[in-house]
Amino acid sequence: MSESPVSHEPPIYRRIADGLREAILSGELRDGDRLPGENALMSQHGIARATARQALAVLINEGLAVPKRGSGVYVRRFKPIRRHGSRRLARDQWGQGRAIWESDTRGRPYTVDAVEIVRERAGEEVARVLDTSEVWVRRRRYSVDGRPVQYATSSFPADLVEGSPITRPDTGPGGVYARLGDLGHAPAHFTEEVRARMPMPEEAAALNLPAGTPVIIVLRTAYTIGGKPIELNEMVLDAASYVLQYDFDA
Amino acid sequence: MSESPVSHEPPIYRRIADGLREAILSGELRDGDRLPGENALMSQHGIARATARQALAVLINEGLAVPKRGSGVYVRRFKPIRRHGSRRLARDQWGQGRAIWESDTRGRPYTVDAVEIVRERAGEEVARVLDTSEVWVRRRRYSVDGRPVQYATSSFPADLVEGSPITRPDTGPGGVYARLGDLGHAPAHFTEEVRARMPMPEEAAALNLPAGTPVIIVLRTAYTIGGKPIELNEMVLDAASYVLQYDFDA
DNA sequence: AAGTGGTCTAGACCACTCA
DNA sequence: GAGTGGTCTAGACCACTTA
Repeated sequence: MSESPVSHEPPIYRRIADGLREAILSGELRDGDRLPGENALMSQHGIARATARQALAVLINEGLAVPKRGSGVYVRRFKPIRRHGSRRLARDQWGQGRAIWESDTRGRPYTVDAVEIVRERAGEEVARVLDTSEVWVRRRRYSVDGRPVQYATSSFPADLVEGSPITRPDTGPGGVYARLGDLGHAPAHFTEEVRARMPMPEEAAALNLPAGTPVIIVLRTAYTIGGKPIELNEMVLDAASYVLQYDFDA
Repeated sequence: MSESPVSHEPPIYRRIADGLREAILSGELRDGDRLPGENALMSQHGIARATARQALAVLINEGLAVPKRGSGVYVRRFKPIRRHGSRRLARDQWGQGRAIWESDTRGRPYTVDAVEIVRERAGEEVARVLDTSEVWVRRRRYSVDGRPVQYATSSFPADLVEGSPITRPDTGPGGVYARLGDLGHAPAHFTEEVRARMPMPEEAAALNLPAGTPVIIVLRTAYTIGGKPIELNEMVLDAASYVLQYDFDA
């Protein structure tokens, strides 16, 4: 008697992955707990090594689990930082609103890791948006508790900021936006474009991302009151470390 | 003579994946082009099947390639929809700003796929935010050109909207926000919380997502002028189909 | 030293696509 | 019908972690 071929049962590795995911989402396995390893899955289910690996790979690529060399596969945690886009609108008037996701980083400050400030030829997109061919570029990486969570690249029209503190590591009180103000080009308006995708290998390396972790790309453009774009800031965020918040009125 | 063991060369599958990625990013392989298949990689590099598969899996999990059963592995494309968070601030005064990412969906309208409107007990988070235990829930899925790109779940305090058109499929002109206004609870303020992660299997199925595609989760809360939360809308977006745009003033 | 995940080989059968 | 990707077995050696 052969099995009914009618209903397409999912493959073994899927069923195993589904079971483990269930255990994680139900809380039966909790943050940091160890999942059954390759050897355990092999003997429990009578499957080959590659099949057990495939099951674990599903959870790893979903970002639910993290493999640790020579040790095991563990349940991953989500404790995001809250990043406020347009904060001022929110706080005073709408302070009673309750956030959906807990955030973990109150008080714990950013550390700026690596700073590079150079004058460069603008890339194609940067040149188009800032309407210039030469830019000053400020690159830096941010960490929280020693773990890198974001890196950012700001570009400024070179002729506009030449000789100003913006071309030097220490920009003084108020940062680059205050200095742009000194130069008569105070930012008055911002737009942020947000997307998400899987990281390129260099991004994964720079942010120490395990598999199954997307990056959020935020492209922020600053405009003067006259509508002139004066800064383009590309931020690459570890998606597992961030919740972005935007507030606005109807 | 054994090889120098000093520098950790990346494994074979990584080197192959790196080569293919390079070809994709450089434009040598373009949108929709076919990548060398498993058999081609095996013979070209003298490797086993599993190793060739592993190389292709890297690109697939990075969202750069999509496998097609019985056909091949193809370069993937990125043609996002632009979703405006706080549009009104932007258009009139800052219309001259140029967007970074092209968007593809001008004019092509959303299709609403599946609609479900039910009264339910509120989940834990929803109950906390809306401060109620019973809610009316509106679920729907949006498609563009027949491809699903988003689904959304809106919750309203049940006692507040009971008997109104919000509990029925056709909400009339202006939609649910206009009806909330009729009820004396016009939304005056919004906050959106944005995060990204890999999809759960049901999400991947509902949005028809290939591997390597994150979802963007947008949690939008609407408040009355009095600061009372009156709607909680959870949107799940195909990250490969969207760019979110937010505008705000300094 | 024992156990873990990371890489790799050499096979096999299947369902699917495409000409 | 030939070729493709999807699943699976049964081995192997390695680097790494943990005790």
